[in-house]
Amino acid sequence: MRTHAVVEATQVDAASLLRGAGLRVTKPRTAVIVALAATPHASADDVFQAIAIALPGTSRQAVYNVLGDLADNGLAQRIEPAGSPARYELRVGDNHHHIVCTSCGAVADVDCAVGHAPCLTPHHTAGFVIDEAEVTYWGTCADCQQLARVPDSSSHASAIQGETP
Amino acid sequence: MRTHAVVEATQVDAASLLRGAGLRVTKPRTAVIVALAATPHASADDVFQAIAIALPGTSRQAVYNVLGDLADNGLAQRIEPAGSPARYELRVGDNHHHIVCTSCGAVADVDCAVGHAPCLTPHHTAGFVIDEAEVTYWGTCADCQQLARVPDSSSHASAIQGETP
DNA sequence: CGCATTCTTTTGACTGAATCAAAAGAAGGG
DNA sequence: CCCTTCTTTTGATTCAGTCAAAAGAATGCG
Repeated sequence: MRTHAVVEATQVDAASLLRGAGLRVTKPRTAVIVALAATPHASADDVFQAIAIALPGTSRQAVYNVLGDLADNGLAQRIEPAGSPARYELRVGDNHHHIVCTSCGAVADVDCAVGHAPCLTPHHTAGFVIDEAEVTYWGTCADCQQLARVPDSSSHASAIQGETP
Repeated sequence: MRTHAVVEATQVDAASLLRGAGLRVTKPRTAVIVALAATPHASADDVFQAIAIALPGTSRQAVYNVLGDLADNGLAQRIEPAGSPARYELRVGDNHHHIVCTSCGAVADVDCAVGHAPCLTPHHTAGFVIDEAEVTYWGTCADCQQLARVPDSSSHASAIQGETP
């Protein structure tokens, strides 16, 4: 579903992304970035699985470290939908939100429909100073709608990336 | 900050709330409802602590069971801000959202500023059917703003309920 | 190019939050 | 008042993630 070229390009700029953030370029970091580019909204475990192929022997802890470093340095964004382990994506710095499937947990991006929308600036804030508004939509993904219509088609695994248009 | 009468009243309707939902009226359930009425946005552990006083000997598991039952039957709402254990509130059925303090984790309610706002209906939904939009605001609560100005005032414990106006 | 310093990774123990399951105990209908 | 069914207790177990020490790599510098 994704051209070969895109994946290779990602491989190349992993290094410059890391250098740009003042982080050392290491194999686990490069591999994590490549994995996230190929599979947006992957969990730490998804990344670990993906990397086990490209870079066998990488520890689970390294994956947690790398994902944490990427998030801390603005190279990745962490999202934590209720009931799901944390997920990560390289798309950062733009104002976008997420739809989560309540039945399989699949996540897709949604561009903010109305920019800096009025409803995202609440009226009385109980004394809080607001930094950002996070919107999570809950619904049913295309695959699960399908399954609901035609029950009993068996399990429906890795629904993590498919949803991204 | 809350009148005695309110707490007693809550005690009374715990039973009818439960019966209305077809649930048996038990001491742990009543106690959990009373605790949630007194402390909105409490975590399971907060509730457990609170109940340890009113109803010693109640198990932690019972608290999880009750909170789960309340949520499943629409008597309570579960919210799960990133980085925090699940929190529960009795305020259900209205369209309101939450502000979470990024430094102490305090949670406060926010009424949806624009009702069923336009920005809560995204344009292209990647094939999802949307059920609901959940908005979480992130910011700094009044207490933590204070602490930031006057550093070194020591720790700042139970900030769970204080924020509710 | 090679070395020293500093940052990363590995390994393995450990925590917090929550769930599962079996047995004992209480609520409510008759 | 008893019986059935639902709840609670107890204790083990899982999942996701963190902590810490020791071993190993990446960069800067000579």
